[in-house]
Amino acid sequence: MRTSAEENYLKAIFSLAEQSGKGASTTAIAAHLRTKASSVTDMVKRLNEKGLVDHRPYYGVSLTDTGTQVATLIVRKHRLWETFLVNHLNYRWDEVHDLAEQLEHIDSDELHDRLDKFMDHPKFDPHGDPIPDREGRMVDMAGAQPLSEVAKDTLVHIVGVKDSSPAFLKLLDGLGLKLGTQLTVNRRFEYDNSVEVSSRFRSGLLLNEQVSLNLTVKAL
Amino acid sequence: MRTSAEENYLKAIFSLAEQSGKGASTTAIAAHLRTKASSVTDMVKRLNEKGLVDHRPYYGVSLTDTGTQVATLIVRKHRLWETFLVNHLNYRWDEVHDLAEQLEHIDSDELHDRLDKFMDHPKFDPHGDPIPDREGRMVDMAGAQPLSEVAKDTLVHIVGVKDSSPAFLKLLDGLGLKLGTQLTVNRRFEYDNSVEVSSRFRSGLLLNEQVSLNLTVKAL
DNA sequence: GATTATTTTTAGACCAGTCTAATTTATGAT
DNA sequence: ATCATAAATTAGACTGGTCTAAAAATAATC
Repeated sequence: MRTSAEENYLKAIFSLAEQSGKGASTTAIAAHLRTKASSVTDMVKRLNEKGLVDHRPYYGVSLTDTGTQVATLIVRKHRLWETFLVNHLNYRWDEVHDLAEQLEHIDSDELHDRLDKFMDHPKFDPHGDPIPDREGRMVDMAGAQPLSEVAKDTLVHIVGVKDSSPAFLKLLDGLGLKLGTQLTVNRRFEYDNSVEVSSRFRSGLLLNEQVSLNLTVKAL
Repeated sequence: MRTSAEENYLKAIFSLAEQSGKGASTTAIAAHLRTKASSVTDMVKRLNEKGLVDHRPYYGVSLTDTGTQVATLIVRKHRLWETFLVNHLNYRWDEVHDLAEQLEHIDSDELHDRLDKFMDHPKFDPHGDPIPDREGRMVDMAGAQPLSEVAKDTLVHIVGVKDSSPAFLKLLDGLGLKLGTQLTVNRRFEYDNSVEVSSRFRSGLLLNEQVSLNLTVKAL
């Protein structure tokens, strides 16, 4: 018997750990969930009693093996729903996150397996994130890197976004950038770490560091 | 801001009122929701404060206009999801109820409008129940009646089930009866109110009163 | 009309989850 | 090593939802 609140904490800890490689601090979790540190302390205690997380105070919270398994399946559900919403209900990629946050808590492995099958086992969601299979396996993203790290004159294509906030996604839409778009880095400016790229449709597009850090690309 | 619990109470009151034509009693609501009368008293008070129900103690609880509107939209969501699960994810009609009970609480009119459109605005769910549109309108079931009331030698077809419990639906499956099946009432036995019917595939099928009361049919 | 049975409500407790405010604990700087 | 700062925890209160047990109100029966 797991509650939505618990699942949201597991997911937060999972994604914070993924980003930092370390355990998630109480404050980081609180910030991520827009809640208060005291609430986090409480919940972490409960999750620990259920064997889902380990906690070393002042060091961090990390998921146990079962915790990781649970979190991965929630991520799977989230990404399956995002894919369904975009591919079948014609939502835009910047509209689906909040809805998927609701749908991911639907308690039925069977349903999500069927949804997966219905969509022909998609490997990536609309933001380029890999969709775990029912055993938690997903394709590894080896070779993917932020655009900010790409050397001059390298041809790459966009495979994902690190930030999938509506604001960022709308910005990309406005620049004509989407998954699959091919880019070449023309110039890199040390001054502010901005890069100038060219696509098939547009050349001399200047992207600031915030954008290039959040665009995941792969060499071609 | 409505909770799932509130929505479940509204739905219960809605369906009890639909069946009985009267207000729903505290005990009836409690039985329907497998909860205790004291909990119902509590919740009814809250729903009343929100303007969703009227309550005359020892007489019954009824939905206000806004309460009816809210309940109808929940029913809409429930039936849309049931239809989706059966028509697109290949669930059987006896498997979808509990899942739809979860999905109906997803808070997004937009999503359900899109789902409705995706399925080409279905008028009935897999159990033959009419699906309300976004304004709460649904096709009226005039002409539909329980099989138990059909006169001898009348040709009818099955348009719905009053009881949509898995057990009943599986029984129908076992008898080869489904929505659309054409039946003729051959004989009616006063002894136990059972009826003998014939379909295209099977003749002399004896149905007891419990079954015939729960099978909704329409003359052809 | 009085008594019994049933229905409904109240009172008080509990759990999950959240908050604020106060306190404790560790870290980093001097 | 001390002290300020930041991080984490505790204490206590609140909300929504539930329960049991007891009391109150109504309905049914004689």
